[in-house]
Amino acid sequence: MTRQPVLRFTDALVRLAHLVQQVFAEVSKEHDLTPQQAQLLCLLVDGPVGMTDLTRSLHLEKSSLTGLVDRAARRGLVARTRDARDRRACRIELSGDGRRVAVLAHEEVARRLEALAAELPEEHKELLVSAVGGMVSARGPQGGGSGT
Amino acid sequence: MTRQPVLRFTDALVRLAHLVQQVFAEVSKEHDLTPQQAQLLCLLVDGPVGMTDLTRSLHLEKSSLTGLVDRAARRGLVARTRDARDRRACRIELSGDGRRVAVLAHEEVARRLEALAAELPEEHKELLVSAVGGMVSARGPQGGGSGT
DNA sequence: GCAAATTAGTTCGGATTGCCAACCATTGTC
DNA sequence: GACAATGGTTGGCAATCCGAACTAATTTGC
Repeated sequence: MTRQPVLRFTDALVRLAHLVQQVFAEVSKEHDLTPQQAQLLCLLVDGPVGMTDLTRSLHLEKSSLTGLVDRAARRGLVARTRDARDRRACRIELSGDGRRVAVLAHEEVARRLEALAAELPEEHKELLVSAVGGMVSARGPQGGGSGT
Repeated sequence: MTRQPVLRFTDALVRLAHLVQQVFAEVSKEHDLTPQQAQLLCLLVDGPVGMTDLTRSLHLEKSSLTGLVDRAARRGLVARTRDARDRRACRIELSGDGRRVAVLAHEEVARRLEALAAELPEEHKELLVSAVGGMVSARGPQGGGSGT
């Protein structure tokens, strides 16, 4: 029976997850996006992506993604383009508006998280980054991009 | 413009949040709970809590919480008890079933997160815990319990 | 003491999210 | 050229969330 620290390791992870999620939700809301829409936009900043790839990155069923894309498209954030090589497939790409808001939101999330970690010495941050890298890869590469 | 590491600090945080969230969702599902219900149950393990306190912990509007508690109660996980001192208020408490599944789910989440972090040396984990502690408190104490 | 403001929860309507099963169209296989 | 596999959409359903309006009990102000 070892004496536990104030917060157990796993509880700290969960807390951190909540914190990040909350920041993300706030920023999304301020940009008039739902968190899911914001996440979708962030996955598209490096160029158009097909629906099937997106379902893997977002861990959604195809039908769920159809709806998400529909609503994002209705708001003019995103557009469907037919894939020339495979006429079943389509590629989702950002509109000008979509790109603008995606970049802004991403930057704002980064800004706020950095602010929360302002007290943290640089070495600790880097250590945390490498630790996360290990944990994420321990689960298999999940999908592309920054994920923000 | 400093050269950034492979993964920026904030991106690592976001990735980690996704990872934790996913583990949490999986475990919830395996126990036939929605993530929200699981989170609710975890907030109740230390004893009954009033609706208003819960809205603060969960960052939900009162009306949203009413629905969440309704559905949890319908499934027999939770019960409303009238507060003796304030007859407007009620306190939400776990049923036997609810407590059982809450504990199981919490343990399972902890187990899987520990497994993902198995490679991590103990000092790094502790450092991460203290770092999280700092970030969380930088935002003000959010709510009680382990949060799992 | 009692009207007015506050606080605790609920109800209602609406948008979003997510799943599953069934479906259409295109592509690939034999 | 039939048949399976792949890429997406549609429809139905439950859960989640919000905001506004509401009821009931408590507290405040005078």
